[in-house]
Amino acid sequence: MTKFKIFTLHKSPSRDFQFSYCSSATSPLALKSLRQRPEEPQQSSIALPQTHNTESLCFDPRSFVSSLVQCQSHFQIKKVHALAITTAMIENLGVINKLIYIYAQHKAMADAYFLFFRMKERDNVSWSVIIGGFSKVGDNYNCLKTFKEFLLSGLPMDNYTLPFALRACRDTLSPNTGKEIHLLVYKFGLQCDVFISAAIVDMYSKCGHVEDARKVFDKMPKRDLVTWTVMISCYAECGSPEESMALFDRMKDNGIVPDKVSMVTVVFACAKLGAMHKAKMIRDYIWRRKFSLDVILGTAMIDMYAKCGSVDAAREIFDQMKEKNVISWSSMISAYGVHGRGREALQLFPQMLQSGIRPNRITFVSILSACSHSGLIEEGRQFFNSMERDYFVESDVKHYTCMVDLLGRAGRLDEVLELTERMKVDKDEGFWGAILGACRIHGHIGLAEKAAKNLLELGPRNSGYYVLLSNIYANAGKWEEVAKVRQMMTGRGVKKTPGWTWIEINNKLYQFIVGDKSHPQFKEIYEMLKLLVERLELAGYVPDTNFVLHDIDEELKAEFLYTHSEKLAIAFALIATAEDSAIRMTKNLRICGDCHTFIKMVSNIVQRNIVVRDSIRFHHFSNGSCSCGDYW
DNA sequence: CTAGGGTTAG
Repeated sequence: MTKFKIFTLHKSPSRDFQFSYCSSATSPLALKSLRQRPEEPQQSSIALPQTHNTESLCFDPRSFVSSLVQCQSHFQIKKVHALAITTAMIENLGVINKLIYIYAQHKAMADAYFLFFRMKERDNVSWSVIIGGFSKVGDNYNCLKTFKEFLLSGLPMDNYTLPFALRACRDTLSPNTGKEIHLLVYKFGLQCDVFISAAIVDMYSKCGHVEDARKVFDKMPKRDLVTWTVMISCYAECGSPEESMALFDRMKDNGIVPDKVSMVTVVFACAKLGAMHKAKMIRDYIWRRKFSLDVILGTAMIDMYAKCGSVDAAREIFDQMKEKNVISWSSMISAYGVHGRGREALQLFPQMLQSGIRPNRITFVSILSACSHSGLIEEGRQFFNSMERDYFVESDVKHYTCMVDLLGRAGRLDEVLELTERMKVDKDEGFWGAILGACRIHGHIGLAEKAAKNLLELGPRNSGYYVLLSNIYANAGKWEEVAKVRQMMTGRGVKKTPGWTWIEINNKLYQFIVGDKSHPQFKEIYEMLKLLVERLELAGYVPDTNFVLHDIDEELKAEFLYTHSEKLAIAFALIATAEDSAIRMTKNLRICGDCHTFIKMVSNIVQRNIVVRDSIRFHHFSNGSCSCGDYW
């Protein structure tokens, strides 16, 4: 086999997986995997199974191998290994390969590699099992390094080994290395089977290269369930849940029968989409096909119902689940939290402990944000103080961010400041964003500037922060600073993210953007909106232009304001829905103060319940008030 | 003797 240059790995951009050194197969292992020694067995001696009778094993590698499969513990493998040495079975390649494989399956990579390292002759299976072993234990460095050595060994490439290398690229987010491995398929003239293709699609997908993933997917002559699932999951994760669900339907049309894993994937997609009628269809499908509610499917459904607007439906699933893990509990707590039902969220905590589940970081993020969404200041403080002390969960920047929200809401900017100075963890974009949010409401210009300075240094791509900052400066009359922020935005090529709202009406999704006129009934919608505004103004509504960027003139501002996407959606809902039904809509950004006031008043005037999901929480409007207590 | 896809977060 000819040697050719593989992996210009050292040339990969920094985001990619890097080989710090490349050497031949005789190089020592990185320390990391050697440290991963398996735990010593508790028992001092274990009786070998009947098949471990030395008589029958001595001259038969086949039965030797089959006895290896039965090994239950690391200690048993050691015993059989020893036996292999004393009986000279170790000379047999199949026996060594199986030994390596079994060690790897038990995550004993040090033992596996020791055997592999000392082999005089290795075949494809030897390489495959050792590379697969590294992949299994998550040692992506050695997985790719050994894969490279395999290529240099001159043995022909095979279909078994390649997916492991692709998986390592996926897990290290190394699309460039992944692409090189992808190209190896053609270099070696391998038959691109479903395993390899699925691995390639998955690699591109998890690295965020949706188009590359789709290209490979489209070119596949035959696709199996896994390939479809990978592609569906790709769209769900990359912000195209609609495409994801459409693909699921296409898969079924192609005669592929979904299994539980693919169901979890569409449930996840539906959670992203947040469309209740789709959620119900999926639920019906799951019931009809009699999938059992295991931890993962159940948890995914809790999240789906919560994100589609119904905490109570989520709770029903939660109660039906026989087995619950920390993720299930955290999801349920978070569900109550984002809907502003903080008390119920907190009630779950002791119940969780009671059932023997220990909280983790995410549980505390859910708890603290639930407190913040419901204004449970004192409870939040207590949880924050006890998480490290009583539960040994280290607080990270996310927890501090929750605390900033919580204290900011209470107007305790002094405490926010103190917290900021005391915290030892690195502060990220989200943290400074929260500080800025607190400053917007309570107008602490000094703290706002500190946050701004840090934010702009971090160079956020999120236009929301620039808008927030510019508004704070505008409110303080600092027009020069306003201009600077604007310049910074253009200089960095940050564009204001367009706000859109979509609304589910009669089982269909409609999407609106500012000043949208694409809807067939747009004339009626604008008529309705005009009527609404007139009625609201009689009731004392004054448009609040503070939330619009300050670089357009007042008249334009007002026009933009009147045609905000959520207002258009409300108007359309009033035209197209029954008078007693709730109105549900989703906004991609955070709802602005003006729309918040607007919707509150509408809910009172037309006596309708309105539910708005924005980018961080749900707002339940009724009778002129909102579940968020006017802090968002 | 060897191979893949799934759940929680300001």
